[in-house]
Amino acid sequence: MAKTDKFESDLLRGSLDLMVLSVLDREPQYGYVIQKLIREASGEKVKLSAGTLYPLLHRLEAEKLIRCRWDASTGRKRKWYSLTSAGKKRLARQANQWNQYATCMATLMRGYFQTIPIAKGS
Amino acid sequence: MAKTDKFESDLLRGSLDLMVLSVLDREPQYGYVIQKLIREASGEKVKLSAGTLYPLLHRLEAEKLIRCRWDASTGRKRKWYSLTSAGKKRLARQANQWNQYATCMATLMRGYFQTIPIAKGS
DNA sequence: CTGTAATATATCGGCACACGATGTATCGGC
DNA sequence: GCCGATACATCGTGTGCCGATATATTACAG
Repeated sequence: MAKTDKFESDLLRGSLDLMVLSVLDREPQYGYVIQKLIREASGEKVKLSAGTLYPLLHRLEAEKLIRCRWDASTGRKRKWYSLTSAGKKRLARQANQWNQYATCMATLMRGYFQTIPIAKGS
Repeated sequence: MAKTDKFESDLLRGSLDLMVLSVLDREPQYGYVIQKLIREASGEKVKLSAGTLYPLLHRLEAEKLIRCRWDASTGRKRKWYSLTSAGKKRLARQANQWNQYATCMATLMRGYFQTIPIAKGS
């Protein structure tokens, strides 16, 4: 019933990093807002839980792709993350790879699809 | 250089099913050829190992999305898989979902990308 | 006719990661 | 004072891709 199906978790694996890095490429953000931005930008289809988001941020930080700083000057104590230069390089690489993958998938499906109505309801 | 980077495994999670189902939508095939078809169609970028492929086929079979039959009439004993009607439905649904996801990712990245050269080398 | 590579299927353990559950604390509004 | 939203965190579970390993069979070269 027009239920905006959530994507299966496995579909997200390997591309959540990219989403987060993309968001941070704009401007520094903190966790809770990153979560909200991705949720809204995806039309409520990508709802990463706190149990996904924070470990992910910690991972990216451990890899020196992002760095963080506690700051309360916006009214409340929040942990602000920003891209490092290594993070920007990674973002470029990941984005590139994702585009290739998407193309690849499209090719693979175009090659074999005959009867399946693509991008149509249900 | 010009090294056709293999995709990271996590990128494949959740979409390998779809690839296999797409292949089988054309005509019944057996494992070894499915593997080869996907490898070639992806430009050597998706190389699913036997340790990935066969469990995957078994999973799809357990879910009654595909069915198999041993047959040696093509010269050698091979396990031929074909889509069930449930499999066709699933294929349609998965394909649809993947397209949505790809669109979603594109949107997410378009929204935030400013300086990153998309789909350009390294 | 023997050795070796390609074909063909299978299983197992390891590992990474998304997720739900749970916990804690702060803040604004009623 | 209470409650919901904000904000961050960790833990255990489950799933699925992968490398390693195993076992036949077929094809072909020496």
